[in-house]
Amino acid sequence: MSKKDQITKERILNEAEALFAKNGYDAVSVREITTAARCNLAAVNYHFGNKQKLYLEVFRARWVPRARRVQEYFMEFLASRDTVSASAVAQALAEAFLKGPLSDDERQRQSQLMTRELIQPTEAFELLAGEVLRPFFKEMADILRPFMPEGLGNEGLALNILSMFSMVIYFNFARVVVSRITGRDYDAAFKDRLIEQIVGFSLNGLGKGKKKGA
Amino acid sequence: MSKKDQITKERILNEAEALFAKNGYDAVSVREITTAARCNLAAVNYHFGNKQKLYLEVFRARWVPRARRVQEYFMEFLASRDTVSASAVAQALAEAFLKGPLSDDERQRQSQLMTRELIQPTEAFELLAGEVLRPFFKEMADILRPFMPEGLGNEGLALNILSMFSMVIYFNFARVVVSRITGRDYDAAFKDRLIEQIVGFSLNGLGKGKKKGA
DNA sequence: ATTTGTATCAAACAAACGTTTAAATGTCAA
DNA sequence: TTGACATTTAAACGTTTGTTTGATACAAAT
Repeated sequence: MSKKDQITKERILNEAEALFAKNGYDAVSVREITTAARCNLAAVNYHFGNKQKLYLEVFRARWVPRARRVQEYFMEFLASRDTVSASAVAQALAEAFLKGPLSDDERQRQSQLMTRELIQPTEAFELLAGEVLRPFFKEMADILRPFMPEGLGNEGLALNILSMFSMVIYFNFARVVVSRITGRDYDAAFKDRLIEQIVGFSLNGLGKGKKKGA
Repeated sequence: MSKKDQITKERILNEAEALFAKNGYDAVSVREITTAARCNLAAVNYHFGNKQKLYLEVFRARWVPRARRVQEYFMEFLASRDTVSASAVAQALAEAFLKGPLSDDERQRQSQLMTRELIQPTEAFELLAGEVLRPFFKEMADILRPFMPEGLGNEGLALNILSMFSMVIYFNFARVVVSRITGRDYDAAFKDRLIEQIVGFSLNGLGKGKKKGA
């Protein structure tokens, strides 16, 4: 395995990720990927075994590490605050997912790849759920727990997190609709507006103002 | 065009809808559809022209009418209430989309087909947006407007509706994750719990308690 | 009974698909 | 420079794809 190999392998991974995100697994041909990556058709099978394994490797080598970066950004954003609150958690979540460490293209690809797996889970979903989703939800639950009303069980907490999550995901993958309905371009200013919306909408939804606990 | 024809045509539409929803456009072959519909391979091209036009016809003849039924259910649910409020609107929305007039299979197919178009809009999206999304959003905006704070512009109102919409959509198409995170089966009791969650989460998010208007 | 138009059918089409092969080229240590 | 291994290449493999064809079956009307 020389340097040249890694370069080709990485080019394939990059182009495959972009194409799978944009068009979905079945709409993308191996020829399309290798042409975009400027390498021979057989390279996919040589480096990854077959198309399915390449798809899985896109998640292992690209999607999961990026999701980890978002999660780290979320944690650091929270840590940078002097006091943690339910509102700060919502703010951190929205900032991490709508702005955060990823470029705009990366964010869009990330959302598209995940949403495709949510609609129609494949082998990659197990990876996605085990390595990212479950740990992140556990982390969020641990952080939010002290700020929730005493009567709220684990299920209620989980549903609150899912509610916030739904907005964050939706505003990312349904950009076309969001832009169309609001009549605004999906630019930096609009993203700030969306973050404001998510935080504001989540704030009271999370039970703030009703909370009986500390 | 005889009766037998319509029956075959409808069988194709039914099977095509189920398969497109479950596996996506590119993962479904014409042979798969015609086999499931127990008719000849050439039937698709005879009745619909080609595969793409069949896909579009699924939206025209199946998806849009069902969406209209959901919308009607939403309106009737609201009308049955003696007093309309922001909370009643959230309740009606959640009821219409999570229970409502559709069977569970229909609801799942509806969500999957729409979400696929949200990720990756095709020709069908224009139909979906023009015939259903836009009118429904306008209707919701008109109903909700009086209950919103005076300072809230049209954009803020649109974002509030989108926020509610995101939960309703997400809880429908990401059933696998929702079930996995909460550890509950997606049965009738759980749907009631989800409706409760959406209504509760939306309630204050909509500005109730903060509203300055009537 | 014959005509007319519609619907179904088996068969075939070229094109594109994922994957495999074996030869050619490149890389680097001995 | 030689040898061993890693990578790239063009070509071909057998399937499957969407679509078309022309013959056949069926229905209702003349």
